[in-house]
Amino acid sequence: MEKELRRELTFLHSGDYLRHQNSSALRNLTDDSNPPVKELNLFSDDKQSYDQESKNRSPRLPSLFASSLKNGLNLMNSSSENENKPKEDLSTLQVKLASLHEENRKLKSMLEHMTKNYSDLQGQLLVAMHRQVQGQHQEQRKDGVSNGKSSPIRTAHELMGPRASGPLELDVNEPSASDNKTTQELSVSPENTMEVMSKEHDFERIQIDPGKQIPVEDATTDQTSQSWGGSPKSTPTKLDLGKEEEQAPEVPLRKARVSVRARSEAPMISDGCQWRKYGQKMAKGNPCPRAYYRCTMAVGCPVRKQVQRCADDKTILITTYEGKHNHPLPPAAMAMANTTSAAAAMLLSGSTTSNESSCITNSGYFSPFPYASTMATLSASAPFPTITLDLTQGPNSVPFLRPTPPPATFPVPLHGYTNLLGQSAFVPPPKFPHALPTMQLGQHHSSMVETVSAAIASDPNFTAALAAAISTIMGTPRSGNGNISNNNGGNNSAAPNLSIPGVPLGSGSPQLPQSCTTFSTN
DNA sequence: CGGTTTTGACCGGCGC
DNA sequence: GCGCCGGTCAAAACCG
Repeated sequence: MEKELRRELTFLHSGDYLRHQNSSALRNLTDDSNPPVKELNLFSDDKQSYDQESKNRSPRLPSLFASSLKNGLNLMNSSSENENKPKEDLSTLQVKLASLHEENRKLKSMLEHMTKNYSDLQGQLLVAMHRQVQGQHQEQRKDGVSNGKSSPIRTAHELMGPRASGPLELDVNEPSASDNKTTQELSVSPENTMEVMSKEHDFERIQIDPGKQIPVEDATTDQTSQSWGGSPKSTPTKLDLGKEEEQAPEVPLRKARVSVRARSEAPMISDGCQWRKYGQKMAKGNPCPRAYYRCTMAVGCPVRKQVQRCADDKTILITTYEGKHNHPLPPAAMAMANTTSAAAAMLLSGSTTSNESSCITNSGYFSPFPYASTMATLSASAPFPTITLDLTQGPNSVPFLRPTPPPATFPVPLHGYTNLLGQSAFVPPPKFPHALPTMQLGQHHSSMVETVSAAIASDPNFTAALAAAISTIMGTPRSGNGNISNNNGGNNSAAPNLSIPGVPLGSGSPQLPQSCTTFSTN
C-alpha cells in the first residue's frame, strides 16, 4: 500500500503542477501561524538529500512535522532521562497527542478543501476552454462563410445546429432572463460544476444506505448512474433536445459517458476500483467481445463500465465509464473518477447545445497551454454523449489522421483530458439521430504521451499513470511557477469523469494514428 | 462456502 | 409487426 501510494505520489510529482499547487494551497489553507510549506518530497529515496532538505527547511517545517519531530525527541528524553517524572511525561504526552490530533484534523480539512478547489477549478477550466473554442469557432466561421469554404470548424458548428452555433456560446454564466432556468440546468456552468462537485464531495460525508434508493433530489448527482444502469426504461429514448432542455436537466448528464483508450495487453485496465463482470456481448462490427462491469466497492454503486478491444488495433483497450460513485474512493480510483467527471462536464457543456455531431480541431487554439493539442470530438453517432480520453497517441503519430474520419466530429481541447469516444466516433451514426454528441478527445502532445507511457510502463496501475499524466498537463505552469491552487486527490467527481477518475487504463506504447474512437466518464 | 465469471435468455428501443 | 442490436439478468460453473 505504501509502495503504491508512493508510486502514485511520485507520479504526481512528475509535474510541477501539484508541487506548486500543494505548496500554494497549503500556504493558503494553513493558518497564518504556520509558515509556508515548501516542496516536500516525503517519499524521496534519497535519504541524504531529504535530510539535507529537512535541515534547510527546518525553520519552516509545517507544524505537524515539526511537532512530530519534537515529540520524537521528547519521547526519547522522557524514557531515558525523566523516569522520575512519569506523571509529567504522561500529561505532556497527552497534550502533545491532542496537539497531533488537532494537526491531523487540520490537515484533513485542508486536504478536503484543496480537493474541492481542484474539482472546482477543473470545472471552470473546462467551461473556459469550451467558451474559448466557441469564440474561435465563431470567428473562423465568419471567415469561412465569406469565402464559401467549409472549414472543419465551420462544419462542426453547422452540424451542431442552430442552438449549437448561436448559443454555443453556451454562456452559462450569463443566462438570459427567459432562458435562465433552462440554461442553468442544462449547461455546465462553473456554478453548476461546482454544485455538482460539492455534491460529489458530499458523497464522502453522507452515508449511503445501499439498500435505499437514492433520493430524487439527488437525481442530478446520480444522473449518470441511473442511466447507465441503464435501463432505457428510465430515460427517454428519443432524445428530443428541445424537450430535454425544458424538462430534464439531468437527462444529458445521465447519459454522459467517458471512455478511455489505452494500449494494454491486460484484459482490463486497473483503475483503482473493484469491478464485477455481469455480462459479455459480441458487439456488431467488432470481433472482440464487449464486457460489462459494475462497481462493487459499495453496494448499490451505480457506476458501470464497458471494456472492449479496438477492432482496428487489438492492443488498444477501450474502457467506457458511466455513472458516479456513491462512495468514497481510494486515491488511485479518485484520479480516474475525477478525470471522468471533468470529461463528462466538458462533454455535457458542449453536448447540451447541439444535437448533431461536429468537428473542431483545437490544435493551437490555446497556445498558452502547453498541452493544448488535445482535442475532443463530438459525434451524434453515439447514443450517449461520450468523451474519450485517448492515451494511445504516440509522439510520432499524426493527430486525426484516420482512415475514415468521422463525418462529424467536434474536437474540443482538453488540456490533459484526453478521451475518445469509442467506437461510436468511428462509426457513422445510424440510430439516434438526436442523440447527444459524442466527444472525442485525442491527446497528441508528446510529453503527455511520454509521461503516460512511461508511467504505464513502470506501473501496471494505470490509474496512477493517468493521474500523473493529467497532473503533468494540468500542472504545467504557463510561466514558471504555476500558482494554480488546487490539487488533486480530491473526491471523485466522477460524475463520470475528468479530473481523471482513477481512470482506467493499461499499458502504453506507441501509437497508431487511428486514434480515438469512442464514446463518451467516470 | 462465498464471491466472481460465464453464458444464454430476456427485454426494450429502433429501423425497416 | 418483425428482426436486429445493445444491455441486463440470473442460473450454473468456476475459483480461491
